[in-house]
Amino acid sequence: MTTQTLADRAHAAQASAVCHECLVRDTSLCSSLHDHELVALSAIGRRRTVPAGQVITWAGDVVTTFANVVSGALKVTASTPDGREQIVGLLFPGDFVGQMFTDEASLTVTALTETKMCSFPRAAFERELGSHARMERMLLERTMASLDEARERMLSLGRRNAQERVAGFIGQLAERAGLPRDDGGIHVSIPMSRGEMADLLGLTIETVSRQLTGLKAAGLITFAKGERDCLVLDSRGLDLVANPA
Amino acid sequence: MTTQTLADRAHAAQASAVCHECLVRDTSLCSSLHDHELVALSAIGRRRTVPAGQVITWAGDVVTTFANVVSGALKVTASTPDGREQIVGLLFPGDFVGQMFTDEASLTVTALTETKMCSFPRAAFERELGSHARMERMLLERTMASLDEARERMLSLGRRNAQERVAGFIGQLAERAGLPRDDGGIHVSIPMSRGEMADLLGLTIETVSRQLTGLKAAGLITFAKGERDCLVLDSRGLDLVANPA
DNA sequence: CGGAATTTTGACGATGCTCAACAACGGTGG
DNA sequence: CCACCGTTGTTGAGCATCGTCAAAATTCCG
Repeated sequence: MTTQTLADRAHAAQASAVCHECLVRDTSLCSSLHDHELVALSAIGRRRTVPAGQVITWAGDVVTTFANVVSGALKVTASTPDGREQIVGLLFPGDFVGQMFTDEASLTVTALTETKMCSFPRAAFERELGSHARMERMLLERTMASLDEARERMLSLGRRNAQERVAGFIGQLAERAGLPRDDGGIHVSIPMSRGEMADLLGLTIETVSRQLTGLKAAGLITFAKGERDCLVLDSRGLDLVANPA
Repeated sequence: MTTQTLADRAHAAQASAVCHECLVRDTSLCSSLHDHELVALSAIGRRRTVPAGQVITWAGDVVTTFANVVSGALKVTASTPDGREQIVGLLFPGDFVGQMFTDEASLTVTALTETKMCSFPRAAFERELGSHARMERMLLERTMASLDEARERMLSLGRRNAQERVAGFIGQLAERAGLPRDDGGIHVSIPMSRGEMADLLGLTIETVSRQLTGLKAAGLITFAKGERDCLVLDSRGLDLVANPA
């Protein structure tokens, strides 16, 4: 044991106070730890706020940190040598950020909206993970969930047409958004541009736009004008478009 | 400790003997265990041989077992409600089979070739995993590798054309196959039908066939006639087709 | 209000899918 | 050993979907 300076103690106390009121205390990897275990982890974690559009990690960078998303949303993108881009994952509050067993990142991570995250130096995090089996188990669980999600998306990219992809995407956002409003509509906030939707769905901006107006013409959705958000009028109908029997 | 019957002891001895000469003793999850730790795992594992084409697990089944691939190859497929199919993963010797934190499987696993595997009852395997941190760490590593692989494939499905997908696939197989032969060609065995290649690449049988004959016409590959295998003549050129600058 | 950025809409064309015929292969049985 | 037949793979013609290019419309933001 090394001696702990007053500054260290103060830092730890402050950090664990931050953790205690953290928005993702019960959903991130941290939820696998008891309050008293959290002290060590919080001592190595540092809160960061990143503005929309900013890159967190570039493909090709040496992996030096991992993180948990606290609020906001990130995109994970892969690209071809000649610059075509595909979004291969979205990260929301509670999700883990980083390629753990890779020295050089193969993916780029970018903030879609302003995002708060809790980031950890690589070596220190790996040490903590090694000494908290429940946390490691939870990371395994989350990684397998990401894998299932990636596979579901591979099915869409390989076998669904533009209409099904767009309808399915809006439908997923609607599920995440929760319960219907008074008038039966579900208000869905779309945390990305048309270009990013296109990169996610493996389409072009124009095709996404056309499909959205198609869904609107079919009476399944509308747009709160002047905003990026949309209102799902008929979520059952939307699901039928996304998943034809 | 419960008393161990003679039969139990005999089984364990036999099983660990099987493990000792196992083809994937040094590449599967088992490689994280010392010989003496392997006894408990081998006691719950059972060798199975599955003929080509046979389904291991159906989507919708309750998950009751996991497994390691010992030899052969498996495909993992997802499908739409109306029956379109996409291969979302391939499993080779040493790979782990199963959706660990899911009660009901969302994916179907099928043998591409005759396949030997070592399968474990769910509960028993989870118990063993929990008591061997190195094995759990290794499973995490493999799962993250699968995730990276899935993401690479999402890039192809979303953003690469038919020619690039087929050339890339043959190129990958060639890498896996190893070093060039005397005449400079690399003999590549393709462990699947055209239909399965199509399901993997998100194309149709006809498009795959056309692209292959295109690569042959370009002098990049040839076919040992009467066989499914192919000979890569110009792996550099193949890579150039798959990854245009 | 004005200019840049984003989104929508339109016209056109290319890529890859559908449908169909044909060829090659493999196993079976005479 | 070869004829037969089912399966798998190849090739061709036509077409639908989605991408490309271009312009108009809308939104954003100073």
